[in-house]
Amino acid sequence: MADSLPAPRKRDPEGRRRAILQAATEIIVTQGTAALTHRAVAAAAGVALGSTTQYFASIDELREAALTELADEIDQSVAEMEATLDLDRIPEQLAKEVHAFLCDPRAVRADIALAAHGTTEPRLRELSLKWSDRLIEILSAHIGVERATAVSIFLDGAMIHAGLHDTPVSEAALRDALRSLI
Amino acid sequence: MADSLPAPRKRDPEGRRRAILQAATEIIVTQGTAALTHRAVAAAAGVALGSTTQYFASIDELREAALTELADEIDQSVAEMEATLDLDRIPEQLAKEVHAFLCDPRAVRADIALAAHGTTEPRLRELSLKWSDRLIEILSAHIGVERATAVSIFLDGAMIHAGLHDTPVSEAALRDALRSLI
DNA sequence: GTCCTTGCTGTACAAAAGTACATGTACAAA
DNA sequence: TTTGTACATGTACTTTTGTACAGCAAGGAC
Repeated sequence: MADSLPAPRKRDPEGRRRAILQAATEIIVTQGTAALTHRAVAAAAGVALGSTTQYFASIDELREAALTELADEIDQSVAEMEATLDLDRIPEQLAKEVHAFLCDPRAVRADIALAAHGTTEPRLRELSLKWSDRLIEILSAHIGVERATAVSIFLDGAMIHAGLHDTPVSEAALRDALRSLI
Repeated sequence: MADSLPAPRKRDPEGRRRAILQAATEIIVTQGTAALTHRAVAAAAGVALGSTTQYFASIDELREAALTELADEIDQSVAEMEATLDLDRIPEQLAKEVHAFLCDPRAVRADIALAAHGTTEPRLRELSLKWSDRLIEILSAHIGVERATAVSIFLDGAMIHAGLHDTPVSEAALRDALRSLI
């Protein structure tokens, strides 16, 4: 009768909050937003049910926070790509970076989930547009805004394609298409 | 005390089934699948709650039927496009047809909803791929499978773009991009 | 050590949604 | 007209989910 209640783990508010957020993103990405429930998140994060409501007032808030997190992840990938972008070989470099991105199911599914929510919930549109707007901004200085937009659209399509196929488009095909568009 | 129960309307099983299905597609397209409940469908279709369960054994079955319906609608648009396709002016014609398609929010949102479900539920992938596979099949006879695939990917991207912006890409931009890719 | 604040837990209650079903009605066949 | 079947309706029950909350534990202040 030592433990009437299971011993709570170490205190770590920030880490716990992130664990919950991380679990929520994982559920959204693997099972879709419909499966995002407090209980599912708690189980995935390995925390008590109450903890999920403690850090996020409502399920909508949690969902939005998770989508924001996913958008930030993608945006950061694009930002890192910007740093290493060789302006003399944009199509080749872009093809390489994007292909690597497409091979990451989490990233691809996150992007599609964001698009789906952006269409039905206008308030979340900015999240979905974050990385593509950034990409267009980066590229338009070098290839003009029209071509940059075309590239961005093509890459969005490549996301969809990757999400619906077992293997994404090849890097070579990506390169050819980007060369054509630029 | 004539009507202990409100008079049921005329009998019309097929029409009623279609009304329910139509209401379900409308909800999916405008509010997302999360909002698809028996009660919401019944209200939108103007039928009693019980009717929704009578024609579709479970909510999952209804959801799947609605997604299938949406996929068929899109696929039919592509099929019609095929009939009027002028092989000498593929980019121009395609740009025109696609632009018209992109101006239809229902179609665009349906496509995105299908993609979202296709990524998380493998069983529904074929629905999402229906129209793009058909398009690739049509085009590859004339421009080769690689370019046809590139075009299909670009158009998928144009869907996402349209879903996240108030106005889709211009027909001119569409035409330029398609000319480049073909 | 004692206290005390904050974090963490499980449980309990309320709301929402899925589903079953008894009842009543229209339509057609007899 | 009568009657039987298939259809339509609303209600009731069950399950799932959201949310509130009372109590316990941990780690620092003193």
